[in-house]
Amino acid sequence: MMVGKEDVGLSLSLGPGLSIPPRHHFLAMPHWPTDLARGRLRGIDVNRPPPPAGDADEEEDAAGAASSSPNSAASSVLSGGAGKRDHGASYCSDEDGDGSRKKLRLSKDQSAVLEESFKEHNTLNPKQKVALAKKLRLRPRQVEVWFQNRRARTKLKQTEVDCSFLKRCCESLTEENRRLHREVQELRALKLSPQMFMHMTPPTTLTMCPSCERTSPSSAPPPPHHHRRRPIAALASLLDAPPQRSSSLCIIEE
DNA sequence: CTCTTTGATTTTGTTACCTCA
DNA sequence: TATGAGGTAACAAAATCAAAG
Repeated sequence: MMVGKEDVGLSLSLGPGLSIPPRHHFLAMPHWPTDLARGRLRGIDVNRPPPPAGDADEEEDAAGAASSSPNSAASSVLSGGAGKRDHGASYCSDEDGDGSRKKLRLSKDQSAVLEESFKEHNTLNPKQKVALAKKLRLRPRQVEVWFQNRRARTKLKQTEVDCSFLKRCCESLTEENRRLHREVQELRALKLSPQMFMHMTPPTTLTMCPSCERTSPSSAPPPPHHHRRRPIAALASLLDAPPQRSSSLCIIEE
């Protein structure tokens, strides 16, 4: 997945349709089709495979008929094609009874459908889950797991992006800080040097900047926008939060 | 053989609903 | 009847495992 600059806000937005709601969103989310979830799904093993395509009409039931080989129904479906090693949903349950956990590999088509669906909504209600599972001929549980993993990995990726962004910000602020320190030292040196005063024209009046409340000589009239927003303010705006006055460096241009 | 990707499992926390004293 | 406690189920996040490429 590509994560562009515009994706970088701390809002964990991954672009159109890919924003991650904050945790409280999930927590606050009603477990909705309550009747469905509680009533009908209660006690149902969602890991059971969907019923054979024929009578697969109902159910959210996620469940359908049982089978020792949960994935068997899907083996021919959406198999994006043949080719090597069952590149379409290669189901592997341990029907061999060897106890080894073999792993399903979703076909390209299945992945694409799941991705599309994830873009629309990164969580599924039970009905959507079952519908999607039926469409892909997977078990609802598999769809659920796919979404869980997708959410987790999307979040991880976004966290990495946020991290590197903040790191860059930190570096740039450090550099700015160094520069300002140098500037201060230069100004102090200038102030101590007697020649400076000889060439200095005393300010007749002082004007106060309304935003930072610093004074400056009116003899050196500031341009209309004499305040530059320094990185902190820029960072704050990027992070979509108003900068604190105290942290917004307001520098009078020379 | 190592590394990455990714499907699956386990653990933990939260919420809603139900039952019962 | 109202209420609080305890039990249960569903769901999601986080951590982890492990197969496959």
